[in-house]
Amino acid sequence: MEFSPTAYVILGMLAWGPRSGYDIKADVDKSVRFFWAASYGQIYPELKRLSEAGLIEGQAQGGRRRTVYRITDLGAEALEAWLTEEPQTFEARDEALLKLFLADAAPETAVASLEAKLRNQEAKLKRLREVEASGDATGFTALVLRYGIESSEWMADWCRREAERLREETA
Amino acid sequence: MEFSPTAYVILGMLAWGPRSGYDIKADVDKSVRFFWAASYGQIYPELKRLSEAGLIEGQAQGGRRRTVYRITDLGAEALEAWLTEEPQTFEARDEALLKLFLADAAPETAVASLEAKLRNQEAKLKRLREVEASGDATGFTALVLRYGIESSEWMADWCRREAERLREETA
DNA sequence: CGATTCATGTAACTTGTTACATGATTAG
DNA sequence: CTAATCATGTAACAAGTTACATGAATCG
Repeated sequence: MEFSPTAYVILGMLAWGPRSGYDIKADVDKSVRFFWAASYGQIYPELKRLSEAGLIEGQAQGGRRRTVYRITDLGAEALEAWLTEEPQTFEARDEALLKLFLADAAPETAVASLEAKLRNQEAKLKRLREVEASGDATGFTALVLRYGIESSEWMADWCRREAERLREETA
Repeated sequence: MEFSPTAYVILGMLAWGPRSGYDIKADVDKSVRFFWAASYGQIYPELKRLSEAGLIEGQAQGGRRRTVYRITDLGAEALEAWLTEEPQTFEARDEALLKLFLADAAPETAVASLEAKLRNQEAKLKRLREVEASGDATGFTALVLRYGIESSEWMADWCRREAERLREETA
């Protein structure tokens, strides 16, 4: 059985400890989502598939109706096997950069695209710094968090620098 | 009529001068593809839609059978209007980073994920430097090319630095 | 008691990739 | 002559988002 990287996001988070689909979505949104987003529309069907394949086990809870999943031995093996495989996907969709790239058709729009990208980087930085301050990230998650913060700082600086330069050139 | 950013990639390239679908695909692959990829399966249908909406015009050529498109006045207007709109999409899918993030389940795989990301950045850098050496990029395309080169250098350095650190820690 | 959050799930849709089919022209 | 490149197109599939439906529990 083949699973998508998104399935391994779920599996990897269940390796940290038992969680519901709802919990996983929340974890995704405050960590991995900047380089691997996932919606409910993916998470719930994927939980079912992983469960059918025996990589995870669900247990219905009392009180508030919810299903808490935990990783099985088979699942832990599958996760480790996947971690040793060569990563394939490296993709980006950056509409601000695209607009800047095509800005020769309307040069006066270039600064605004740079500023939009800057705002985006700053918003991302803000969220990442909150996660850092929370102290939740340890081990490799903390390493990747540092990557997110430092790379965003670099990108924000670049946007600021070039926006400044363009504004001066035009003035 | 609503068009996707991919349609504007096509429109933007036709603003540089007339081209065939095949030409556009080649241009995409050596420029915009690192932050907005497009396949034939998108380009040809999109050319048809743009043509039906009157934003571009196709002209069949003699000799080798091909259709060369050029942007219309309506198309140029649509492109400029789009350039002034706030960019929406900022997404990334980085499987190497994902594996690093989940590496607490198999710490010995972390260095390999970092090295895979490093190889990927270096390959990207190589291609971007070739484009830079070709001198094809001018104006805003050159600015975005510099962004690609400098950000990739930063990321490659980060991977090298952290891979080194991990190797030392383990040793 | 009303708003918010917790919680699960699906259907319709959009986007994009891959693989294939087809065939002409050109370079060696 | 034959391999590569030019060139167009589509069908099947994969992946992912959005919007909606539903309802229980908790907080103020």
